[in-house]
Amino acid sequence: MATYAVSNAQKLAPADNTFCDLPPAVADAVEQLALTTTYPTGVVLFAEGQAPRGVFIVRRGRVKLSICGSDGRTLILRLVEAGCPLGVAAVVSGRQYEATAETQEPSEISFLRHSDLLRLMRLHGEFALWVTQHISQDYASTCREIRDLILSDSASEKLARLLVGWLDQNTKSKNPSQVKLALTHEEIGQMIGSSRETVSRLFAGFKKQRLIQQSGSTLVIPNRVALESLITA
Amino acid sequence: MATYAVSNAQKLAPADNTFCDLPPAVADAVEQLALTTTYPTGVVLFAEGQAPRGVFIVRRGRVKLSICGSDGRTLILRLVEAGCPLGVAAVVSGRQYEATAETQEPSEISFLRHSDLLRLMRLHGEFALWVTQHISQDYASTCREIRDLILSDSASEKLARLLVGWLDQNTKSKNPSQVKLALTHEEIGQMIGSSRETVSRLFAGFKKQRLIQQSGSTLVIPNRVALESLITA
DNA sequence: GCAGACTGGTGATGGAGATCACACATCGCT
DNA sequence: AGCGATGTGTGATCTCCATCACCAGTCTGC
Repeated sequence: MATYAVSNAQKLAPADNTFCDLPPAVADAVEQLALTTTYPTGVVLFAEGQAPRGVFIVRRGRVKLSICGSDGRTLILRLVEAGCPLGVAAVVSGRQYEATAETQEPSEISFLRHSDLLRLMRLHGEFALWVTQHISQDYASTCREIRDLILSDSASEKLARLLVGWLDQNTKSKNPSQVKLALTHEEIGQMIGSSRETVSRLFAGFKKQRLIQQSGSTLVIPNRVALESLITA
Repeated sequence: MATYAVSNAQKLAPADNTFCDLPPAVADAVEQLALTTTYPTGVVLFAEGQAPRGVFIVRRGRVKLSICGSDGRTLILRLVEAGCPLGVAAVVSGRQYEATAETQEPSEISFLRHSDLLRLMRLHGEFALWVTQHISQDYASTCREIRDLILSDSASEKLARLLVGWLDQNTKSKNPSQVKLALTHEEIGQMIGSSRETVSRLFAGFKKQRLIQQSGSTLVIPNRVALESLITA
């Protein structure tokens, strides 16, 4: 998409605040061992089923986490923002990566080797706790995902849930009732477990009902409550 | 405060091997702070949405972990066996319990307070790692759950997956091709996200196809491969 | 400019499963 | 026995969505 300029012109180094809640000594130890790289869009950091090499920590950008079924269909678990580690569960439990991670925009990502992660965790309880907190959040968000996906089951309800969720992430932004749409209909379908066509039709329907307006890639939700009323309809 | 209640009728004390992979000193520290109780069937240890009081560790018995949708429908996430901690993610991340835990048979369960858990984790890296490993497994199993549920979507495929999964848990038993059926059709429906009637019909169909036989509450799968062929059909 | 890839709109059709509505087993209970 | 509660089998119907098919923009590089 339209974010090339970022990589050159960024003044902010979010690296600073990724580990900010850790004691400085621990954060330093982690930084020492982490290998930070900048990736373009569309790079697969790891794929579902691979043996875990280590964890990836998103410092800047956005990563798409997805799983794919035997029939080839894809389900997007979530989009991971800066500050979050990826692949921790696989490394810690020693199993294969449970999902596929792919950069969705140019991103800066730190890598921490399998053995280094475990060593750091054993050494620094605080770091272990930090790691565990992130897995816990992943677990919680995955549970929510399951609930929303299985227990809905009208596609419009799922889409409404997704949109409301996006609004919630935007509460701190200047305009909390609009969302920049960075996904294709196909991808949205993969997030709510339905087909591209259904998403198109749903959007059309929502527009007809004045639940959403679209101008370019910006989605405006004039009436959040109306959208929420579709949930548990 | 170890597990006295055991001495009543049970010969086996699984308490011994729950923490067996921890250094003895750490295991002792945990046992000191854990409060172990025996519950009858049907007790709700914690409910989805409650503020976390602490973690529960299953020492003996079986616990049903479920989430419920706004419309009242229920999805059973998994059945938790002895040796596994429950509610860790909620405690560690400080959010509400992400699911409801209910004893499915008389069970012996240890409780570890919120603050004690965090203290132990900070104190003993090994224990933190143990905890993290369990959450990781939960996360992985939840991911599998999602994949199986969303990306199938014929109900027969989901049921076949469930049955094969049960067989896998039984490989060490004396008769690896049969399963004791401890769930009602309704509950099975809640595990695969479909209605009770559908489960009934599927079972009938499977029997007709000689994929399963049922005698009382025992399910015999004479031909596992045939069942597996339904997956990715 | 044009070809080709990707995206988005929309109609027609079919099928899987939810739902409703029963009947029939078991149980445990007083 | 007789009674509820609970679990199970099965038919009829109906709804939602996947799928197929096709067209129309839009952006890419050449």
